[in-house]
Amino acid sequence: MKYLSIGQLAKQAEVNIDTIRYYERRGLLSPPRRKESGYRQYLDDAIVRIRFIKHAKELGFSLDEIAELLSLKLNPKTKCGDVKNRAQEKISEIEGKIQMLERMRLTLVRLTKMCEEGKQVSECPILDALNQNVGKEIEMTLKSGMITIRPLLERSKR
Amino acid sequence: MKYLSIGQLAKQAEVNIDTIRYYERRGLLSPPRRKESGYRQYLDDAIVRIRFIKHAKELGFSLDEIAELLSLKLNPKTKCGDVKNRAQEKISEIEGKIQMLERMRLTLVRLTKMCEEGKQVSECPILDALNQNVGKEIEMTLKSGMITIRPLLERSKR
DNA sequence: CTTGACTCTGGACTTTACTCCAAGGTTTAT
DNA sequence: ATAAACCTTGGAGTAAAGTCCAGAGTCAAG
Repeated sequence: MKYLSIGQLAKQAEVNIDTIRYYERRGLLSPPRRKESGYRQYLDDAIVRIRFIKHAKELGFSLDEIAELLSLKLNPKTKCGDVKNRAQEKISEIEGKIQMLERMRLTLVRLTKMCEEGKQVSECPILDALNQNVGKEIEMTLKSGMITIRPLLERSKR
Repeated sequence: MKYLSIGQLAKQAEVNIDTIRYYERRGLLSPPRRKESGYRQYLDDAIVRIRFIKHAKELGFSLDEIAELLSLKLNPKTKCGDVKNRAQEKISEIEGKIQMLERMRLTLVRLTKMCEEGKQVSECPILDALNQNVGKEIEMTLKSGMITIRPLLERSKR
């Protein structure tokens, strides 16, 4: 069977069926073709798209921001310079997030280290982690060799 | 002047004044001392704490998760092993987020490269960025050296 | 000592992102 | 061929995270 019903898509993408219709209304998913009966028929690239949305949300992007991300594609109709600028902006934003997460990670690693050494610290060390004024003038130079340790991603429950 | 009023704190931490009271109710900020009149008096470490909350939210953590992060501190009352385990969990979660962001970054960088080379691609390249199958139909759990494969639970529990 | 800015509380309202429901039509398995 | 399990729409309801408001008290400048 070539097409997915909305229920099958929901199951495969691990979202509620209503979420799919909601994303369609919000413009995050383009309206799929329909059978004569009105039933939606999806190609399986819709799975990829919905998963992308899910993950981007876990990374702190709003649905509007995700729509912007999804609109970043090159095609004969879009002007390249425009796309490039918007992509550049997103890249900076993402790099900012990576930096903050790296700081959090580092402080937590230090925390566990101190734990092992039997030290007792009464303040909360993670507090210093994110306390640079982001959105400031400092341009971030990322170090090469970023750490990729975990093969499995964790599902964060809400 | 040694203490900050709630208004001054709100200004310095760049949040709405009501947000501060809301965080206090939610337990993310401890109730500050008060003047005889009832006015809140903050020390300036509250600025740091509120900024941390703000940034953690931008990284996709819920207020409950942020409360957990803030509770990760060593002090004479907490058991070290417990703290360490919770910290380890958070570290994994953070590393997962970093990985996803790195993928997004990479695809966007590739996009701008293609742009520069004058190539035109009609699909949306960012879609592939986050499409590793995180816990699809089968979730693999590595537990104490043993690999367990079990089907995920049905979601439609109307 | 008055005036305007600030703060207090409790509760109501808003926004975002779903999630559920009703009432009906369609598909599919037995 | 009939029931179970789908799907349709529009609209209502929910949870999280604020944000606003009213009515009253407090503070600080002139």
